[in-house]
Amino acid sequence: MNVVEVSKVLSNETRVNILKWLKEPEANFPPHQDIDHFDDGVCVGYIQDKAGLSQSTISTYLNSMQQAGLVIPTRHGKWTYYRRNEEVIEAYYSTLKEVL
Amino acid sequence: MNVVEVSKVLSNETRVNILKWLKEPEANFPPHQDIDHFDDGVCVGYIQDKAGLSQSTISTYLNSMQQAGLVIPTRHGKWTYYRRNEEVIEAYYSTLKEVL
DNA sequence: AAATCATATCTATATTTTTCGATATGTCGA
DNA sequence: TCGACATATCGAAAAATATAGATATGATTT
Repeated sequence: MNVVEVSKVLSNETRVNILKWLKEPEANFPPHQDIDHFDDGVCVGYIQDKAGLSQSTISTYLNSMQQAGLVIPTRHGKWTYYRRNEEVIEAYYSTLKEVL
Repeated sequence: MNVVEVSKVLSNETRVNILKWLKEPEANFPPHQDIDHFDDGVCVGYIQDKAGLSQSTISTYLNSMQQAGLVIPTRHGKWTYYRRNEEVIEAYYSTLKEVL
């Protein structure tokens, strides 16, 4: 976990929102069509609709968040689901506590 | 305290280091000439020497950190001392805990 | 009052980030 | 296998950030 890289992700309102939304998928997104749970997170299309930005922008965001380790993608057929990576988020906290 | 603004500060290695150094001024900086304590923090020149960047860059950094509320400046004669603003740093933690 | 010192601000350039439309890739259904 | 669909990647333009040198400001000293 790299503090600067994670901080870059967090220095954008939409990306912070995505992490927030993914904390409670049931409350923030409609149910998926292929599966009846959010165990693997939420598909890109739903996140895009909620954020109101272009498909390519959201995909780029999710990619940078994945690079930073903050989210984990899972393919289900033609959809990619993204969920939070709680371990890395926790690691960010504890490192900040040390460093800051 | 604005999460995005603070995160922008933290998305730069040198600025993170400055916050780290200011946590233990005695360990990271030589004593000041005019006062024998670090109660108001550390003067810009010392921070600049330690960071190895230009005076204007460090001044700009410190200004952005102050805008974000992370540090507090105090004038002592011709020197400006900067110290951490622990309240805002704590607020950042707790907001992150909620949000993330 | 002038010279000096510490810091802040201004101006400019290089780099990075943001964001999109277009296109490519991979998957499913007909 | 072809077309439709979801997502990823590419290429580009605009905006923001990084960084420095030059200059301004404010304080101290002589």
